[in-house]
Amino acid sequence: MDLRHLRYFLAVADARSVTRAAELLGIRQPPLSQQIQQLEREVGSPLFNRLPRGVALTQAGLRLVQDARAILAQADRALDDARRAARGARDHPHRLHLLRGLQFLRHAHDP
Amino acid sequence: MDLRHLRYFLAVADARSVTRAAELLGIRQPPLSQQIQQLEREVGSPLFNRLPRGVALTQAGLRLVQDARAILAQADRALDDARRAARGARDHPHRLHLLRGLQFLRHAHDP
DNA sequence: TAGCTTTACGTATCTCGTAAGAATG
DNA sequence: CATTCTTACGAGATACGTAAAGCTA
Repeated sequence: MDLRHLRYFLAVADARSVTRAAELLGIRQPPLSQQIQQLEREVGSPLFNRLPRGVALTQAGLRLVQDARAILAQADRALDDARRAARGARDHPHRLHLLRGLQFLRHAHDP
Repeated sequence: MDLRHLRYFLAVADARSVTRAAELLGIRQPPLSQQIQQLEREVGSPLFNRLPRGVALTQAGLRLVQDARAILAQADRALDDARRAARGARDHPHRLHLLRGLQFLRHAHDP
């Protein structure tokens, strides 16, 4: 499982249709269907029930929707946090920013 | 960014060495180094400082370690939760298990 | 020089697109 | 028979392995 599986899964869950989700994602239905099947194999049971018109979440899928949203949100936040930490480290190396004019004390390995 | 990047990143962070991390992961150093560089490009700044003997986390890397562990743990938990939900749904469909003998009321699309 | 990491490039794996098949109302 | 999902298979993208180069004490 990787983040793409979760993104695709949420798209299908939101659209309640592999076809419409594929359009929104900018890919074709068959590859999307395959990715969903891969995820279902990894979970060990279906995430959707296939209906005559679209798909509907199973109990397992319903549960995964919650976690998938949290994971993707956390992944986005992680990147932001890392970027912020990098800016912070540049602006205030080793929290010595309180001692203006002493930046030459920075470790050589921590720019 | 996908989960593999985070797994590789944590391996390097724990080993404080691309070489040792690659051995533990069962891959070679160059591909691992490339994956780390990809992640650093996506973050927009280095996650490690390259030392004569191994690598050391930057502030950005230090921050990402925390989030990466949380994300991977949450991903594992998500799979377990989904599997548990599937078992629960099989054993107790639609929480009607309290009404023994009424399983024929199940929706046709939710086995 | 020794011990790392990085670059360059070929190979294998995986995702995606296209076309045809299957199922349901 | 129309709509949707699935299967089959070839093409393109991506990760990996090997070999050689760079870097720093």
